Amino acid sequence: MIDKYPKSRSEVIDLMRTKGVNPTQQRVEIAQALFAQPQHVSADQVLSLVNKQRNIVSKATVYNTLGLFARKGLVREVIVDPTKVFYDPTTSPHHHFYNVDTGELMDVEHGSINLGELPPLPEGTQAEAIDVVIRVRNSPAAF
Amino acid sequence: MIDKYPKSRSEVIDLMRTKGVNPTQQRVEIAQALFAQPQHVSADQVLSLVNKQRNIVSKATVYNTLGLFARKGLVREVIVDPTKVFYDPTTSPHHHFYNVDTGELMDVEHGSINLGELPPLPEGTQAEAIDVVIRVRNSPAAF
DNA sequence: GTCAGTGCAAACCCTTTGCAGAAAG
DNA sequence: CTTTCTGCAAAGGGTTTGCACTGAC
Repeated sequence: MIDKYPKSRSEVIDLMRTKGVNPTQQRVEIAQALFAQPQHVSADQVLSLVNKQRNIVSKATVYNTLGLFARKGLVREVIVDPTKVFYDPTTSPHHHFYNVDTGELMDVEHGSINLGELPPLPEGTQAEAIDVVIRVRNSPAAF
Repeated sequence: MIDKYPKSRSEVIDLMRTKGVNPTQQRVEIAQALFAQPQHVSADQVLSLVNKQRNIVSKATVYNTLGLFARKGLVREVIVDPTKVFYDPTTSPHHHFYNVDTGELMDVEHGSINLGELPPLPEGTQAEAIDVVIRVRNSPAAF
């Protein structure tokens, strides 16, 4: 585990600057919510998190900002459920368990899956990311 | 490559029976379109494929049928793009390239990725599937 | 006659967009 | 001032649903 959680306000702002994201007030609020702990949250959850106390950020801004963060590499988009996108503040290489019964998403340490070397990529392309998702479901209750 | 393409009408019907899917007229049409070749098609593409000549199946039936096929293990759902689900007639273990520029999805032979042993699953769960997606993008034109 | 399957249209829900107003420097 | 960012509401687009009709046995 390389990344530290939670990150202080100034650490979040530093990180944003590093990634070339202008740290406006709303963006910092959203980033702080994301980097409060390792987690996997949907845009809607981010919206509630940020506006828990009082309305600080609008829905449009949350969506726009999360898209921006993802493009800039500040967070990772995890696509495992066709109905919504998860955002993952941990950007170091790792994989995921996805519980199809509960909708829960969990980290898998990078080292615990051995991916050997990649197969030859299609002509004229370069690898951008490798997503490994282990779909699990709750075992029937034992007895 | 274990699976054979294309599959004849009777092969498709046999396959459906094997998987416990009642082979009605519309379902057979949809299955034949899917099993015509190894491919990755969205629900909307299936709709056009099936109704190419004349309207045979409604949109609702296509969606319902693809969902049924996926639940019964006749096809595999591939979730790589938050805006749509791809359906893959090849159910033997294999992985995917996803070209984020073109939206193109390609098979990767199972053997060309070495997945070693799985990490310990979360308590009370069992593995259902492992999805490996290699996201690629077009290389900048060389010169 | 019964029950599964189908079709149509409307409803849904997450996400994106257009545009006017606000904020930053 | 000029540029960037934000908020609101409406639009968008893939998918699901409700319900009446059809068809197979």
